Amino acid sequence: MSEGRAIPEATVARLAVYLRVLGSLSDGGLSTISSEALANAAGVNSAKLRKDLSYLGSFGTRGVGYVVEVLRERISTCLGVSEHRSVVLVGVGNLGHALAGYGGFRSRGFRIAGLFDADRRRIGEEIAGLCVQAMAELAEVVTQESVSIGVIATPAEAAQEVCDRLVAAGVTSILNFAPAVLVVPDNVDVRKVDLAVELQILSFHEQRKAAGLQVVL
Amino acid sequence: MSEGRAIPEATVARLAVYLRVLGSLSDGGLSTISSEALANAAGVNSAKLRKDLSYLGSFGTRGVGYVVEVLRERISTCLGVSEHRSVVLVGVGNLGHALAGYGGFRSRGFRIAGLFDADRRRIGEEIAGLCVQAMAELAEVVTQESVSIGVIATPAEAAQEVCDRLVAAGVTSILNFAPAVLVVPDNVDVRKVDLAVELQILSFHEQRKAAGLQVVL
DNA sequence: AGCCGCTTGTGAACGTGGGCACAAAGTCGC
DNA sequence: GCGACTTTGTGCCCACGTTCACAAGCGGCT
Repeated sequence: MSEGRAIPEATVARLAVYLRVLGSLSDGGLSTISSEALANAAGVNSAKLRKDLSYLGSFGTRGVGYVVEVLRERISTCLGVSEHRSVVLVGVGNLGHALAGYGGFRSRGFRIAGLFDADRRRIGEEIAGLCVQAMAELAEVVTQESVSIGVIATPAEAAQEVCDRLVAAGVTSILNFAPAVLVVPDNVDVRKVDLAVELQILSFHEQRKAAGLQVVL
Repeated sequence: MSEGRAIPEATVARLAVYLRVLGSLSDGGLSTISSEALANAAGVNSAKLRKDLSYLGSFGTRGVGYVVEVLRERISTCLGVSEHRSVVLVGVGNLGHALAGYGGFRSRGFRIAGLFDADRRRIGEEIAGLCVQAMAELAEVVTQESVSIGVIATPAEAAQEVCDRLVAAGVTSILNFAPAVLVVPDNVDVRKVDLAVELQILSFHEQRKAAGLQVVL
């Protein structure tokens, strides 16, 4: 399978994980790694890992493994984070604050190009070296800094409106932390992270475990 | 399909979303809803929604739809959040702070039973009405308050150790925000949320969109 | 009471993703 | 230079999840 092949969504998510794991490994000075070793470190099956990598072309060496640096570069390029990508963050409440200060974005290929909030009292506040700006400035920043990704960390009520403004400004990918369903044009991608949903899924499994025990007792 | 049937993971995730949507709808005074309407509000296909609900039994009325209150109760029970479930949160840094203050947990069926941090300087700090406690107290709180879910919001380096302590204390489900792969016994469930991975997935799609345009130009 | 229209519940087809197992291909030692 | 060993790349199969399409069932209207 060569470059042009469609890459499954599930594979993309794992590629990002491999990249992260490779980051810690290459700090350890390891120059080459086998699919087995990397798969263990990433918590997946080694066959799955090889199949995932095969979507990027075949550049491993049989009998040896993959050259860590080559692998990192290949995955970075594929994910489009070989150079820093700019994002804007809207909503600097509780969660937005934390996201703005999260070092992992920078180290994993992203640069926060602007912070925005609808609350006038928050404008001008400095967080992690950036000033919170008014929503009116959004479009300009997006254009100027060629931002393609927007992060929404507002309350649910505001999410759709913020989303519309991001899209209007030219953003084509959105990461939504607000517990709301967003409606967007076809060419815009949305990923949602709902913290309570994650907990509820765990809660479901707890429920099942408990039910299983009932039978035993 | 009656109660006892195994429910697919994907369905569970959506049930949580349906529950959230129903929350806003029932505030609107609507007493009954069709699969079509709910599916639209939740952003899914109506056939999928009906199949999802069918795992919980069949309690819709043909020609009418589902009674909102019955639906909410059914889903709540299935997810194990019909009464509040206790969680502990470890790591009150940037992100942990935000999580501790997030109102969505309480309103969606969870109660934070304790905040913990390894940093001695943080102990005693009050966040959202709770005092940050030392890790030494973890086991006692987990037992006393019958906590089954632990949330890890520590740096990656500390995650595995914290995880081990949670498991040792009796926690059987873990929500991990640290960018690290956790190793746990078989009976423990782990869900991970990696913010940078989410962005990288979006970045990948941006990359593809850009590549597509190249061809056109 | 009977018919009509609406909505549920589900069987069956389809597509995607995961896992196994093995052939191909390379390295290392002698 | 050759053989044994290691590891990749992938064809095949299976299971899971999604979608379609429709029969069955219920309420309301006449």
